Amino acid sequence: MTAQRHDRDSVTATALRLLDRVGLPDLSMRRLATELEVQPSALYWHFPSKQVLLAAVADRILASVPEPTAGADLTAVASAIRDALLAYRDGAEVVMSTYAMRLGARRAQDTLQAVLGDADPALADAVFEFVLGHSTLLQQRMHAQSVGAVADAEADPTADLDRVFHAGIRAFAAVSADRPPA
Amino acid sequence: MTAQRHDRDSVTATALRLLDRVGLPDLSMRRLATELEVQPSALYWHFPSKQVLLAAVADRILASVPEPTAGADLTAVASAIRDALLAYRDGAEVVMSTYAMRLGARRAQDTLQAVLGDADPALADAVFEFVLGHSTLLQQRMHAQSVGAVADAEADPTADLDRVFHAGIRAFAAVSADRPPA
DNA sequence: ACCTGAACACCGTTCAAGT
DNA sequence: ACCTGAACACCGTTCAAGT
Repeated sequence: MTAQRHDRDSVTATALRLLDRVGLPDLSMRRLATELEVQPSALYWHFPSKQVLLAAVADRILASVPEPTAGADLTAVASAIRDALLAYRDGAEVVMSTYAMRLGARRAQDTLQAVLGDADPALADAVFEFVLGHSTLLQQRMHAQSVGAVADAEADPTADLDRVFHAGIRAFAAVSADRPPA
Repeated sequence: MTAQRHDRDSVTATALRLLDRVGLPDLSMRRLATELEVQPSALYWHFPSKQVLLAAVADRILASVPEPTAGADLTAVASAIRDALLAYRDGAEVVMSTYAMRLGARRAQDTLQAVLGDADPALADAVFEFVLGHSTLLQQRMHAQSVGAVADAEADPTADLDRVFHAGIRAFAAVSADRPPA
């Protein structure tokens, strides 16, 4: 009768679903607790703080990024990372805010490193930072637009944003291609 | 006797100083009000919401970015933007969070556009997104490190981060250089 | 092992009313 | 024009205690 018990994984999964439904500003410990039919304090048995909980959520968001393999190309990997970030509402911001204690982010960066071969390791980090910045900004704009608080009234900014993404990736791809042949 | 009156500009200036002192998580309307020796509700005469106040702060942060001029080079402009973002604690995150209703960000992007000449306009946006993402991540890590919650214990990550920044800028510079000659 | 109950020290925002 | 006072509906986190 007294609502089922939870563990780290189930709490994280529920948090991710709630994030996608209500967005990061409304993802509070109290609301998550309500969702789990539990008192807010119960969450602190599973996680020491909200920030650590969010880090676990960030890991899940990046879980769909493929393992490091030498076969793929930069555009594919960068797109996979972007898709993972955009798959959940405010996903990029969550990953960004917990990036310092990166767990899942490490894997994404390793995959980028692998695809860049023997290019400067700093380049893989730069690509990741670009994708993360781009995705965060994109979701920021999506949210502002839904609230109706945008300065310029572009009809469909999505197409432009896709061009920006590919312009960035093309730049990184071009530089990385310089090395192997040389 | 009853503490001097304020206007939009003085409130914004105080908010920026407070941001630099205590960081974004502790920059509350109530704390800012205390700083101004005023009731919290007084702030809402000057700004309709905290978000709009932060947008004004973001504008100030980017104010030091030079006006669009054809003479400069990409590295200089990108560095100026990064320096502006890093000049105040959590500056990059503030700019990022109010980017959707960009006012100050527009100028920074125009300056990038100018320096990139006739290159694809999407490239200027890509550079801006890279610099913003990079700077946010850098400040994030600085904060996490000061709290002592970092996964890896690098001695001095600053040098590495500078290499990442320049690796990114080099990629964009290389691609932009392709166009004019062709 | 996992949760409740109650408390502590906070938030952003609104609105009538004051000067 | 600019601010006070009081309220509303929230926050994250701690900690003793329960089962």
